[in-house]
Amino acid sequence: MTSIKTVAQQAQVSIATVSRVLNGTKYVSPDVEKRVLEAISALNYQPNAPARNLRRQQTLSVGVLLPRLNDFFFSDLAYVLEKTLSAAGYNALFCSTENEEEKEAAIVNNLIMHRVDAVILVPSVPVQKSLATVNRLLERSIPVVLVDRGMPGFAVSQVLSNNEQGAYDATAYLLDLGHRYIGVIDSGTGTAKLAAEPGHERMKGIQRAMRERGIALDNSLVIFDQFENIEMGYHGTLRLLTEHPHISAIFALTDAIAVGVLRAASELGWRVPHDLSVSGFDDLILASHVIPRLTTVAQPVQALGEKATELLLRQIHDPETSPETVMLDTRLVIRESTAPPRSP
Amino acid sequence: MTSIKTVAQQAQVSIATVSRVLNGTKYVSPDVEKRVLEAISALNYQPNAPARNLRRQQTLSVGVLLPRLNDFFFSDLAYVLEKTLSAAGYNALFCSTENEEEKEAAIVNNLIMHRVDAVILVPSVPVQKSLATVNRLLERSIPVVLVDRGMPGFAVSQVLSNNEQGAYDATAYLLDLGHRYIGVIDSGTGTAKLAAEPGHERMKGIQRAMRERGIALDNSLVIFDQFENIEMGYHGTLRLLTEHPHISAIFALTDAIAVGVLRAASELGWRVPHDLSVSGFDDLILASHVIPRLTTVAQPVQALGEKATELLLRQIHDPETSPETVMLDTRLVIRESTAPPRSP
DNA sequence: GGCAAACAGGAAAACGTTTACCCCACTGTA
DNA sequence: TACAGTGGGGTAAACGTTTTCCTGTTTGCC
Repeated sequence: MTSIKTVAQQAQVSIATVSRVLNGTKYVSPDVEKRVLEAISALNYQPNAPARNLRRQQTLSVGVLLPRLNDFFFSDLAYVLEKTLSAAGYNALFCSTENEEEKEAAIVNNLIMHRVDAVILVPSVPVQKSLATVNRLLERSIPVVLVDRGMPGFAVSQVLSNNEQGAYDATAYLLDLGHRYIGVIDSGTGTAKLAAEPGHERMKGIQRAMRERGIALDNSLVIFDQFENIEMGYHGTLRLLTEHPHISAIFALTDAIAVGVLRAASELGWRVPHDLSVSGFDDLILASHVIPRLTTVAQPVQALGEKATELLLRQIHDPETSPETVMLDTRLVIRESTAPPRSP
Repeated sequence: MTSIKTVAQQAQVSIATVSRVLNGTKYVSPDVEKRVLEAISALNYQPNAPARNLRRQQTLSVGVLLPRLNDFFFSDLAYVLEKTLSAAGYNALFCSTENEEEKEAAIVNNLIMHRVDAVILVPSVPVQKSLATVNRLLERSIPVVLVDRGMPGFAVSQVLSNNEQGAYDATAYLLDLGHRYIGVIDSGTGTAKLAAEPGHERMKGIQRAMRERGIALDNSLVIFDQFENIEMGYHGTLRLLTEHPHISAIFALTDAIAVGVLRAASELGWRVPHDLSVSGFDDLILASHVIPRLTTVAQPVQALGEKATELLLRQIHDPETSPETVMLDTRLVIRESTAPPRSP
């Protein structure tokens, strides 16, 4: 493949000069520059990134670790991250961690070998699983930004949605509609929850809303399962509605889960919102297109991505910057899947 | 950052030896190997991929260009490609082309600079837009595999679903149920279609099914729009059902579109499948969870990804291999969204 | 015991850049 | 006219590997 040397010969200059016009590093006279540019396009020359990265000791690329590339929410996140990162001149290297410790570790090893300039990580749940990973990066002083799932008190930049408040809002809304028996289908994996994990924070918000209104949360109405996403909502709802027929509302901690809820309700002959109110979380595009349109808590995905990139750049440019945790507001979006309970 | 040189010093050997134990390139005696391994783990050494790639003249990474990372179908494809490629020892570099010529070209330039070993491309539509791109790669003898959207007669490997047959099956099924007025909502961008583009192939399948049964396709029942996905299905259906109330079935050329169809039908008070049959295409997980469960044509996403990787590897290992086009079978999945028309 | 062959490991070149350093030929000033 | 300063461009080192070639030691065989 044609290298900078070929270009230099063709343009009758030294390779240093070629490099200079390539990078605008130093003034070169117009005629020489012209010769070089002509040679470049004549030879169809493309610089060799590995060589450049080796010499520059930077790759202009950042690793992005998500639980799954085809998850509704995370693929949206991936999309905006790709946009914001590339706008900043960085390449995004997307990887699926599958929420598995070992896979995450392996990927991070790989990213370290590739000398990424930074890493954006959605930690695995529970977040301790990702602690070692994050430390490996930090001890090599590779900037890290956590997204969506946080590690409270840990010296690393984090950008999170205000899951507690979001869940509070949705719960308060349901309660104020008159619902007293609210089923909850959890997005977690069923393991012990920690602070700053969305599942845990959302549960906290739910509890706060109920406590404030003097209502006790019936733990038997809180469900999680081994299923994934939609399936979890589906099976969870089948269980909830048959075992607790007095339930009048279900809070699905994810829109994907809510899709499963709607389906199960329909199969059991419960009409939404007439017999059962349903709220989701995330506000995927899908949420406003299911039947009925889903009441949900909107996450600021775009802002999440922008903020993450911003913190990342700051850390890259000034390694001394102290880590920062930013929390972004959610927004309750009321649509058609919620209504007052039938028999108050 | 600690390099191979440091390891060599620490282990009291030459860097060549370190390299050898790293790559298992040549026998090294057990005690020396032990010293090296100890030094490696003591120093927490990770090889420098840019340097390695520069020297080896290969990067073990392949570019994967998809229209959008957060599209339902393409994110599924991305997911399986990541799996199959990484199983083969390759890194996947995912990029969104946005179905735009210029963006695609820019991305490919970038991938060339990074010296990817190969490229998997879902061409933009219409596929001529991607011709230059593909040629740029081929003239640098970078293996290319086209997925989902083909370029018939072009000397490049391609792996496609049998869209024509799939659409034929679904249409035949609808016709045999007794439907005569079938609306079609196209997945294309509204531009002129070409052979091997899914939109075009599916239309051909529809036409064949109707022709075989002596029925003429009413072109005014075929719709495409500027909207994206779900929105297109939604707006398209609103138009179709109000302008052509005698329609008894809609074939959405994508499951995402079908979601929009269901929503529009519901808003207009058409019950599915009682008043309107709906078929999708793709068989996303979502398809079996919307209400009613969607009749659709299953695409072999998994096989698509596996086959693409297979062809890719073959080309990488033997550059002389002649390109190959493989077409994978689809499968009609009958669920609840289709039924005989009300008044035959 | 001597010699060829095999064997383990080292020295150094090469991959394609960027950049520090150097040099030559001007220009402008005293 | 001489000389310092500057501007344009070249030389070569360095980035961290892999790999070819070479060397010195050991082995095996007669």
